[in-house]
Amino acid sequence: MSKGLPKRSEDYSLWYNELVKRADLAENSAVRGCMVIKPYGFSIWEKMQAELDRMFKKTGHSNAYFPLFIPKSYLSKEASHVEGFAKECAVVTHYRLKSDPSGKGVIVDPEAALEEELIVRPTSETVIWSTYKNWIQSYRDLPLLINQWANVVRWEMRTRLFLRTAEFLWQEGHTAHETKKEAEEETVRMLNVYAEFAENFMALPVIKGIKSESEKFAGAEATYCIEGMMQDGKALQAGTSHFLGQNFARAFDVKFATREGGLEHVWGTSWGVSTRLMGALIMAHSDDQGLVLPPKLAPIQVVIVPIFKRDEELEAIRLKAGEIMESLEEMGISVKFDDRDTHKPGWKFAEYELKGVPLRLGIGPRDLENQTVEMARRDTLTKSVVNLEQENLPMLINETLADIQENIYRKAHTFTLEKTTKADTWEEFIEILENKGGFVSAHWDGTAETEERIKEQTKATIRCIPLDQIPEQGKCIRSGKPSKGRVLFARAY
RNA sequence: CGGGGUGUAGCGUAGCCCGGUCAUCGCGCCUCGUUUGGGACGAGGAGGUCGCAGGUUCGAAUCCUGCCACCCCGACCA
Repeated sequence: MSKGLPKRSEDYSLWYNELVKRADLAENSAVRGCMVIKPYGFSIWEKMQAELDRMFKKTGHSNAYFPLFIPKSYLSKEASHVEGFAKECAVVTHYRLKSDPSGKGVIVDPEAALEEELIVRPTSETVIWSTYKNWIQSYRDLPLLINQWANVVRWEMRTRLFLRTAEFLWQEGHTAHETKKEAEEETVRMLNVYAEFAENFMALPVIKGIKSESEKFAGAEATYCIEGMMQDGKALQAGTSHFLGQNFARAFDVKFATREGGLEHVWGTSWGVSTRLMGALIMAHSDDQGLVLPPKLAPIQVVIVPIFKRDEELEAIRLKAGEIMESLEEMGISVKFDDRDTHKPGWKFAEYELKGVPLRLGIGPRDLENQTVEMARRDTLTKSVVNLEQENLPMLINETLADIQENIYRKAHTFTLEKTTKADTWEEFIEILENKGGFVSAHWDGTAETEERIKEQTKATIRCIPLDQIPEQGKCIRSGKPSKGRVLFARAY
């Protein structure tokens, strides 16, 4: 195995794949299109889950769990929903195997065909709404605010670690409301939760916006999204929040008795983020040395590497490290002391850089003598010597972690701004996509035909109509027809 | 699902055209010694159904057929 990672600038895909594997995050499994998330990668996902879950609870949501299997008939109840998902569903047709009569192995027992096939959920709207029918009778049962952490399966043709796997982990919120206004507010509220999580925890600046008709969720009236910019100039949809109108309520006959004594369909929303966020996290910040994790999501925030020759030296360092660890843990900072004698310090330095540990402390005999530690930052790859008599180390570390969090956000933010370009002519538009990449802010006539044509010719799609779009008279980049504001185009994952 | 490519030890690979001491090399792993403030060095060693299943042949990693998996490019998508 070669020591260094492939260069990010040379082959972005190769760099990404190698980084994911070498940083111990995940690997391809033997099962088609599925991945194995390794303990270190999963611990990052768990931190994300914990923060998101806290935010969901704070906004009044409760967790529940619905079945993995969806009877085929459920899926066909909402017309545009079926159409959107039918092409990528795994289907359970039998319930039994038997030994192959011709020799070794097993075969599917042809006599065990299911009367009604079961779909492995690609998303849970249909099972959930068929359940909501029983849960909702009156306005007193509303709003119903439920979230589920689950796995879903979408039989993708082409897969990519974290970004597009046949099975992925996610969270899906499904809410029901009395009024259209309430449901719309919920949709925007959860979009804001996602944006806040992306920016404050993942240090990923995102653009909030609305999807065009052709990009919106199958079965939704409107799809809101957050879009992030990756370091190769491609956009990544990091989360979506859908206003479902009364579509699913109608399809599953979910009605409630109103305050006025009438009977009406409820208004719905659904929203989700997935393990794709891991991909976003990796691609947004990492460099040629490996992963760069925002301190708020790093499973190990500080690692202490002892530098020693003899056992007595290690013992002396262990005492000093113990003091430091204790004071850091009191502040809620997670620390690892790597006292393995099976690897040399230089090896460990490289290893923790690869894994994105935000701060590294080096302690050796020289430090014990001078009352110092060496502190190295992952984001800037800079080292400094801290004098323990002059500085309050735990405070300094706390501040530095906060500074790293801020710094990588700022870096990503500056990058996103640099990668956002206005285009006013078709030539300009193409030139930007070809040479610079990133978001292209341009006028669009609002039609699906033009959108499709642009996609065919440039591979760029409308990422979103930004929520903070400035009204501006202009001409569509492609058709020349009038437009009232710019939308964001990009090539995307 | 279409086009292209790959599959040889834990990882990365040579060999395949032209069948016969070809199972190569590097990293990793194990042992011993010297080392340890940025991925150490030397010596020795272990490890392989050559993706799977058939076929051709005296003989197959090598040729043929089928299957499977992975990668890249499309179409699809969070």
